[in-house]
Amino acid sequence: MRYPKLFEHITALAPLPASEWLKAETLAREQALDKRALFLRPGDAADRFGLVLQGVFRAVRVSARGEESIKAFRAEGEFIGAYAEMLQGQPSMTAIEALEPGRVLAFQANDLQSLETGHPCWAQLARRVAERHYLLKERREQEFLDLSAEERLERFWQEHPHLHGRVPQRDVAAYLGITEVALSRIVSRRRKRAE
Amino acid sequence: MRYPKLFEHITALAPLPASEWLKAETLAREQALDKRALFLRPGDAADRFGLVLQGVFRAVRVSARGEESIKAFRAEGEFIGAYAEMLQGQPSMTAIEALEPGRVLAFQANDLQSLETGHPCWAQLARRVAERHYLLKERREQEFLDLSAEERLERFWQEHPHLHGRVPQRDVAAYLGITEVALSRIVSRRRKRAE
DNA sequence: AGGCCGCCTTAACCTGGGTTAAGCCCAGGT
DNA sequence: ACCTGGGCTTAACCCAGGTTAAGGCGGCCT
Repeated sequence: MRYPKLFEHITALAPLPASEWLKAETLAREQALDKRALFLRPGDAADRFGLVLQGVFRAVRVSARGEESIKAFRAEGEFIGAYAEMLQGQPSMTAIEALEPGRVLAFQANDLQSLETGHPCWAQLARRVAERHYLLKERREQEFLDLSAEERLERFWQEHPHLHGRVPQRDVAAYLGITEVALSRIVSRRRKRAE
Repeated sequence: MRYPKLFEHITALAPLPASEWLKAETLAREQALDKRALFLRPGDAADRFGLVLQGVFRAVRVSARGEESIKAFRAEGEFIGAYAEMLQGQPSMTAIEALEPGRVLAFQANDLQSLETGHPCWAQLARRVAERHYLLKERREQEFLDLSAEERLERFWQEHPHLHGRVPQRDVAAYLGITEVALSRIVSRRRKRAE
């Protein structure tokens, strides 16, 4: 087994025989990415995804008017890919970009088809992955409905302490749905209040 | 088969043998709800869900400070239930309320366990349901990130034309994440511009 | 009919975040 | 050591939306 740590991450989601994981490893390909390099670019077919071995990535949606907003940050052990577009068989409208030099274990979505027909554990995993993605988005929805930008910021750091120092402030702003100017204001407001 | 129309709705999500659907029907119980009646109330165990036969429902989250925000509207053929809490085995933090007199086909989540072990189509359906819920929330996230309240309103009516005249304006506001006062302003602004 | 209630509107005022633009700080490159 | 550029901060001004409060308009009940 070449990636025991990832195997642990995965089995925490759904039980998976080691033998099946070994099969998956043979389908995967390790990929190194420089800082700022794109794992996926908008327009690409959304037929591949990766598991982060090393580094932090951001999923960016570039809107029609050219503004970018950030859908998620992903670090070690997490999935990267244009999940929504993959489910719908559409080309990616999302860029996945490395914020630091990183390494990814990359899969071709089609290759997993064969695993899935071979053993039911993969369907189970796919379900868990969908459910987990849902829960994350649900939480985010609630934050937008009930919280101010300042409260969202506070909660962001509570929930993503491991990102501290690894993501630029402007990206945090784009994740919260505000501008970097507004975020800077909020931060200095909090600094003053803390004295 | 007592509910052929629901069967169609469901098979559009994932193929399902009619024989399996018949088994499910025996587990279900029809329930009538008056206007304003709650299918689920906060604090209830989130172990039941329903399929809407008739009526429009709203899923309401009541925050700690007593403000209510609306997570979704659900009409004929759609699922109602505290899906997130069910996945996590938590009590419901959501109320599901009838906006009109309605009828629901209600299931006990545990009862489906037996169906699931009997035929793989149910696991497949569960996966599709999770994926669909995810896609809905993803779309909503994007709207909060990229659109103004006015644009969100416009898109709301594009995507939910069947709700026209069936949901009070204050609830639309709570769905969009603004107050009813702000929504009223937006509507009258648009009215003026349209002349 | 009269009165009440639920829902929507309007207005006045306040605040948080957007926009634009200038400046600062620091790391990297030459 | 100097420049450069990227990322952050600050300030001034504007506008969307929140808050509070006062009606308005049906529909429904007795």
